[in-house]
Amino acid sequence: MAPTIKDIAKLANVSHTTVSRALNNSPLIKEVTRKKIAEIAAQVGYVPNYNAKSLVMQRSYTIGLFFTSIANGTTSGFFSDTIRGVNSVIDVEYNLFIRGIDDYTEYSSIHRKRFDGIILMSQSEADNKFIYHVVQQGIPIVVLNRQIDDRSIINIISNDREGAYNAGKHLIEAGHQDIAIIEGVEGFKSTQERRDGFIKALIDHNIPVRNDYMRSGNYDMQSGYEAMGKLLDLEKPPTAVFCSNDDMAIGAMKSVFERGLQVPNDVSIVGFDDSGFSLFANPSLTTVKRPIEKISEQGARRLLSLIKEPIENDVLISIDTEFIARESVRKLSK
Amino acid sequence: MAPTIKDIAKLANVSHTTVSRALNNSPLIKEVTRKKIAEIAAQVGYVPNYNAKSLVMQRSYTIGLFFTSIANGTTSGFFSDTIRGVNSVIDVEYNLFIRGIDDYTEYSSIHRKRFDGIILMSQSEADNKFIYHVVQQGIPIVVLNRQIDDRSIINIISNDREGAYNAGKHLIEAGHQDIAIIEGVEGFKSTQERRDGFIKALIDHNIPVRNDYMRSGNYDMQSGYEAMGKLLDLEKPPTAVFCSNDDMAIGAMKSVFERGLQVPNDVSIVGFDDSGFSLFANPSLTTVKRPIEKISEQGARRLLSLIKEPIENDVLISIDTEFIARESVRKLSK
DNA sequence: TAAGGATATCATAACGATTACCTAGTCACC
DNA sequence: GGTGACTAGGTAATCGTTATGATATCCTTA
Repeated sequence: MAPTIKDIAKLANVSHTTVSRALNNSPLIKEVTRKKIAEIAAQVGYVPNYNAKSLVMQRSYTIGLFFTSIANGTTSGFFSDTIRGVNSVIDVEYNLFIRGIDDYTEYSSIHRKRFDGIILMSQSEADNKFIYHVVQQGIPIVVLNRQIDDRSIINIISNDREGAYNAGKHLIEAGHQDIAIIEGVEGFKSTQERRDGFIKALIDHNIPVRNDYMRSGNYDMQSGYEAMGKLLDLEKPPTAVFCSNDDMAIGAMKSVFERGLQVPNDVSIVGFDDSGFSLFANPSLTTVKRPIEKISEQGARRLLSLIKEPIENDVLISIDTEFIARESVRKLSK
Repeated sequence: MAPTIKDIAKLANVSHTTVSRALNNSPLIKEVTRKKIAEIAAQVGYVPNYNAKSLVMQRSYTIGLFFTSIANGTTSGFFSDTIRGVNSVIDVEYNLFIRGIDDYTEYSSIHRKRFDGIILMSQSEADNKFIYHVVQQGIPIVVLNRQIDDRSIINIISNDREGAYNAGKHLIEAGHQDIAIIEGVEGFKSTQERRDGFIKALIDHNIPVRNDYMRSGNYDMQSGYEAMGKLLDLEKPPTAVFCSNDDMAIGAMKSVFERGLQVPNDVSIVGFDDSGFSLFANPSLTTVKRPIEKISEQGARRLLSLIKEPIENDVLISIDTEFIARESVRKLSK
């Protein structure tokens, strides 16, 4: 069986209390005995039993990383970038627990004893119920990706509205007037932010907002494909389309090509996210880069320090997006 | 504070032992008391403390999902499909712990007390050291994606060799003679399997294997792009290229387009994986579908039953790949 | 009716750590 | 040389469960 502190105590001829203290670098222990104990521990390959530790310390050594949903509306790139970001910060002494909120019908298993802290990559306002529960349980939480009103919660977001605004502006400045938007999952905050930014760009440049140029999608390629199909069926199809994420943009392109049309010659397309393949699409996709991995890293870091010392200091960090011009937009020479 | 079985015991006027038994549906408890206790538990919102439970049960309620690496050579789609697959099987009472093997310099923190079982999505032979450690610790393990020799370990793989063979065969039957391959990360078993299958197809059809038609890559788009560049620089470029995964195929296409050439008119391309965007690429990518999500689901299910009753019954499950013909291959009429 | 056997429950000891509180030794100082 | 302070370490309680061996009650049955 795996050695415990008692085994070490016997070998070192001290009490297990001393061993515990020595291993935790308590000042109550003489340097020489501390060293001896550390040596023995290493020799027998001692590893602390985290369950016992957790039980008495009332800590779990577990960080929960939650998504609104793992199965729906979460693209692979988004998902894995998030995990990569968090993973790179959290060290191996922590368990990283990953789940979708929609895996739960009720939240009773989410409580303080089980999670030292929670990172929520939030996409929907429906998550508020979850957030409320977590806060009520007194679990430190950091909410990423979606702005929430409660200013006592650490909140890290990307400035999607501005990003979408820039995308719209870019199209307008390229001479486009008939610009459509393909939107994301209904109910997702990001969907709304991007729509708002886009529309503001239109309004600021005195371009009428046409209802039939606003198409709903759900962030996956197929939905982009279908939405673009409908746009192209219009009597007067748009000359440019802003897609609320890259996946839908890829789907939209597909639809354009299938009708024998060209991107950007016949239709210009802008995406959002700068996911891995946007550079390698043909033509490469003009898009808005959203720093998911950065946001996740930041979030994890903040959470860790929040766990260490629970100071509430009203944090809302907004990380700017970056417009990336590539080949999918045509400049209209009017 | 959260209620414990002792609190419930007081309320129910029984000993905490009885409560524990009642909650675990022990036959030693009368139905009527069991019901009463269950009611009270529900009323006070009792949730078991898993740390205490784990401590005495010597179980962790944690499943480890390990990758060869999370940062390198693991594409987003692969990564997230795996997690999705596992996630859909493992229920919420378990913790799902996700890490890359290369996050560890030594494995002492990986032991029985911490993991009830481990799922390894293995890509490299270098993982054997890890597997050995896990086995030695007596932790139930299921290895996915890469065949291992030790037949006492449950092993679920996709038949990559055959898949690659079919890809090669398809190209040959379409009339191609000058066929190149862009390979995956060196040292990954999948790289080798796909190469072997591909080469076998060539040999079986009496097509000479040319050294300069074998290019190394590392499974990412950029490497596919670069490798294709080199192929096109050859005096006699290939008319078809088999890319060891879809990401590289996308990169390769990009390279073709940049030179003003067309896929499939000038160069035919086949990928591997059937990742999300292969259908939406332009042209859509002919590829070999590898059922990652199925493999992961299967793996998780097997692990769960292995944990329940540790019977070693020599399991090697090979899930077939599926060839998917789309638009990126041209039929040569010779 | 007393012994024997179920049946239902209880008291207590684990599990492996941390920690509040105590104790033995040493030294300094009056 | 006795008192107090300090040092280094030990004793025992504790965290919330489950497991083990009593124990009390009731029902059979000879």
